[in-house]
Amino acid sequence: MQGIADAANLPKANIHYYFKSKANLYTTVLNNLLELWNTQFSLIQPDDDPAAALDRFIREKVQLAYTHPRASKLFAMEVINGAPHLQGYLRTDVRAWVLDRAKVIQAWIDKGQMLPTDPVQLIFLIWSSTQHYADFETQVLTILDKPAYDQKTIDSIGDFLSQQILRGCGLTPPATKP
Amino acid sequence: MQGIADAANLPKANIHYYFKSKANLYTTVLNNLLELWNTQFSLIQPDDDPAAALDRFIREKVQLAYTHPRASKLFAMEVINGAPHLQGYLRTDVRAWVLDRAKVIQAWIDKGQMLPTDPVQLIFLIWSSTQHYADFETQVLTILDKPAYDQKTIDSIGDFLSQQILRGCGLTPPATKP
DNA sequence: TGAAATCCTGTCCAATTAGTCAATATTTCA
DNA sequence: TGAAATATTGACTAATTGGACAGGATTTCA
Repeated sequence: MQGIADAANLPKANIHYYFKSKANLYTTVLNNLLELWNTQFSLIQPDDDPAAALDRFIREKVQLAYTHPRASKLFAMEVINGAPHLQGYLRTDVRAWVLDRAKVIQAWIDKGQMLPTDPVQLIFLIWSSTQHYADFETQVLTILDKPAYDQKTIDSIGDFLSQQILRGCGLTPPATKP
Repeated sequence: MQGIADAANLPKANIHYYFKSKANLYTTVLNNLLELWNTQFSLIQPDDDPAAALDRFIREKVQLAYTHPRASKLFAMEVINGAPHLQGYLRTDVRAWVLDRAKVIQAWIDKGQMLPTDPVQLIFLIWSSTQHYADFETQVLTILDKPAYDQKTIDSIGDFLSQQILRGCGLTPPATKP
């Protein structure tokens, strides 16, 4: 709390005045993060073109890992520790979101627009592979021997993941701009 | 420390006798974990069949996520927090390991055995997608509405990831046993 | 066997830390 | 304007926690 107060250039007692407890401050931050999460997900509709929709989704998530690495890391820490503050959110909101998107993907499969595969697992694959670049930033940068991400690197990560995952679904990535 | 002592059914002072400090205990656990990590990776050789080798690698990692979820989570926490105790390990051992495997994959590509793709990113993809099932266990189980993983689920995750990733590399997964 | 080395543990301690509170300052609005 | 409501903060407190240490138990080995 003292550290947070210092970073905010406020006396510690002031932080306690606005956020009753440390736990309360934590859950407030967590909820702000979920709001960001929810508003950033673009919609995936049954009549979208699968390749374009998945490509967009993947690139959005990679971009989010680039612009909000700390939000991603905080979320990861919470889930790794058993998501004690997110039980309800996961069981209701997230679950509904996933099952809903899964239905859309299943519809694409049924229409023969992509190869049959487990839609829920596909969402997990997109989540994991994109968030990895935020959460394991340190490891990735160390192995790539770079001091930090830049937009060019992020774009090429988007290219890679989109190509790899779409191809895995039997789709051809939309033409990339030169 | 008291909690650890209780869990070990030992007086706290005894823990301090063997591990000078909490930090020392932590790094000891971390090193044990790295040893496990290092011995579990099976080799990938240039004259292996790419499909078989990648399939084996993916399934090994998924199995490891199943058998050692806490090790995976601890490692994840450490990296998310900037890997303060693993700087050297990442910069030397892990980096060398990755660049070495990447060379093997590149050799496969050069021989036309798989589609051209960034080998380092491919390793990241395999790491992230497999570890996800350990680190984000809570989220995955909640969404799948399961109380815990079982070997059948793990096998089908292996099937999914292997199929998806190999197809993404232009490879056909080895025949699965019925 | 006996003494040196190693191991074990109850008790205490200093530092850290979340949280309280009373006194003071500032804002609101009838 | 003035008093009620709200905001600010320095000083204090209780609890937790990593760690020190002395004295005793056990093992080792010449």
